[in-house]
Amino acid sequence: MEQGRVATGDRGGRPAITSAHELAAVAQRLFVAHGFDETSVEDIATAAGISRRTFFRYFSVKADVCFADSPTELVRLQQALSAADPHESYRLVIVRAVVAALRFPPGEREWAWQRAQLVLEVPVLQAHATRIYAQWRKAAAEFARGRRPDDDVFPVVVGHAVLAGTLAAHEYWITHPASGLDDALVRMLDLLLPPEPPAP
Amino acid sequence: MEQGRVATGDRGGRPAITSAHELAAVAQRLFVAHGFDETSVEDIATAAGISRRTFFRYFSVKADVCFADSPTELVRLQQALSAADPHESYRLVIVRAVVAALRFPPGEREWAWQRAQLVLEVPVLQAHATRIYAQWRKAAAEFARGRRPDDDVFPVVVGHAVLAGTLAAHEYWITHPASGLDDALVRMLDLLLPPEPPAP
DNA sequence: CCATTTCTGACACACGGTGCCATAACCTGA
DNA sequence: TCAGGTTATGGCACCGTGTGTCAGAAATGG
Repeated sequence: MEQGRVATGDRGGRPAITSAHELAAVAQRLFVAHGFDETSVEDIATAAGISRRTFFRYFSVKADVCFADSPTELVRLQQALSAADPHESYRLVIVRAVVAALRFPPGEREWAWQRAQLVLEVPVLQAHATRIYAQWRKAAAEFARGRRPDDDVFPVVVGHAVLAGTLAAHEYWITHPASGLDDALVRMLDLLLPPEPPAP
Repeated sequence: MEQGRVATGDRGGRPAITSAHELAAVAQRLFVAHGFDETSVEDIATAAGISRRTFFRYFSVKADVCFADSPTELVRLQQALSAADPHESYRLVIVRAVVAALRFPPGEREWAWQRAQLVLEVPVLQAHATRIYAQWRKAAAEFARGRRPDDDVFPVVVGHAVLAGTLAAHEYWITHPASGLDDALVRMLDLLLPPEPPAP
């Protein structure tokens, strides 16, 4: 894993020649134009003006370049879940948290849609996304456990329901580009989240 | 993908020196003993008395060796779904189909449990499983589309609900080995499958 | 015995990913 | 201006996965 930390501390030392965000942009353009599998890391590195070895210091796995924003989204989800009013319906809290976590600036809509299409349709990316999915499931499951500490089924189900709803919404969004991701998230989660279990 | 067809037709030609089932058994033993990543294809091939190249004629990807039974399970799911009474509750049909698809002989319980643990806990296998998951989602979605042809949300949701329920059940089974997979499947699917939508 | 069919193993190769090390580029203090 | 510390970079060697190719082994039927 190694994962050299590039551009983390900005005191002293040689300045980074590029950035993770820049690399992600270059790579996504190449993926959309020529396909993920047809684009080698060497191609990305060359297009970005760096070496193959350096690419792996920014992203330890080729597919990671498509998930540059995922850590931020996860943090937003976790914060929205833990900051929620404990007396509010758990379903409402989750829906709001997911929508907030996945919100993006209006100008990045096309960009986000392209990325979603890549992740949902390229097998390698679909596979790699399981890492992120596991984190989302865990976050949702921990929130659910906090609501019903004595129920060992509830957290598992909520974790999978959140993931299923999020994926279903993206899938709908990809096939209905004119619709809004937010609306799809609300609809799908409403259908998939189980009803609030009886109070403990 | 290539995927040379070994042991498909048994008339004429040199007989296969081993079988996919045999290879799967050898590989799973090695994976459980030493770990998936720590076991190279060379190791499996040597243990099975074949060459590395020949291994990839039985399984085009190393991880595939853990999903040798998946095609059979998928067929059982599809058959159970398409053979169902059109007037019966869609939820009941799905629950019965999933349980029937994943049923295994009593003697293979330990074997199946080990395999489930590998698939759920080894990142590479978890990632590779998305291929199988996509097939299950598709099968469930097509069934749902047959029930409500004018609803373009229902199939997506049902596909993801079936997958989420199946995964949640396996996750519960892994953490509660004494329980039965069938019971977990019934519980999880019951919580995750959305209610039957109004008749068209 | 020959032709056909199918499986097998050996070789070469591309690509992803990693460890190692020398070096470039910045900053600070003398 | 120079020395020393810090961080990013690039080149190299290396391993494992996966694939194309091809010669040859082992069965069948005529």
